[in-house]
Amino acid sequence: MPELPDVETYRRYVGATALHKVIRSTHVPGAELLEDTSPQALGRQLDGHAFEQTRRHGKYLFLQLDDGGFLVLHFGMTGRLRYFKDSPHPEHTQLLITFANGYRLAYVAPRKLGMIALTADMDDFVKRKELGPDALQLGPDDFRELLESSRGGVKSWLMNQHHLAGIGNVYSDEILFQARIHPRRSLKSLDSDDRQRLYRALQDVLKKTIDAQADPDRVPASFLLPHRQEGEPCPRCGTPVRQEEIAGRTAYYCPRCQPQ
DNA sequence: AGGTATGTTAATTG
DNA sequence: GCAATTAACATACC
Repeated sequence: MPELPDVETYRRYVGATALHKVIRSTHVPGAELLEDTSPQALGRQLDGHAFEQTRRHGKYLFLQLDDGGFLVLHFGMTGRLRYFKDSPHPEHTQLLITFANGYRLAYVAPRKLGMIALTADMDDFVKRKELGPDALQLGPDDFRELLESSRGGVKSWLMNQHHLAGIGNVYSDEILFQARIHPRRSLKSLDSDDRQRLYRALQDVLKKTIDAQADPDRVPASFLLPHRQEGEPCPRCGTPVRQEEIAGRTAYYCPRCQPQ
């Protein structure tokens, strides 16, 4: 479920496994996912080098090489990473990096909705993609300013990567649940109390789901995440959870805790 | 068999 | 220009 907490979990995973190891070879079965690059260019940029640092902006992961350039990964809806040795590489591997120590890092994406790119400059990449500020880096004043500069529905605003980067369908539901705001509410209907709760919930949900390694089974018991199913009892009040299409996506919310 | 899925983007309409 | 809606992308799963 690659939204910000998932990608942050991948970032930490790479940090704990694949840094400072010389890359022996690069194999690209999923060349369709390459953006403005080629398997040859990827090999030239990676082979013989090592990843030295990991960074993230919204749902994008940046692996910085020892010459300063970045491998950029986006995970679409089903992308993930796996660091392993020996066993055959996972099905649907789109990029396979083999290190000199014999381990491999696979970027796996069953539905090829992700993206693989190279960039010399992370800030420049973020600007080109017109991404808003990373949701976790956002201070309360910036948040208020951002909110005031747009209109429309609160859920689609949260999911719009141009406003703030990192939140998708699942976590927008969780944030709205924790803030006790109905997902159909408009931005302009939010009073200052609502906005403050929204900001707090945003920070709180992201931090806690990162702590849980984005695993629904490890998230606090008060979270909606493991109960995203029509009719499941709300973890706060027991009212059956409602499922509706909102902003083009399947939304889940508690009609009692999140009054319209 | 058909509907659904965590994301992004382009096209269209208001 | 902004916001909302829809389709498209490619594939697995129920």
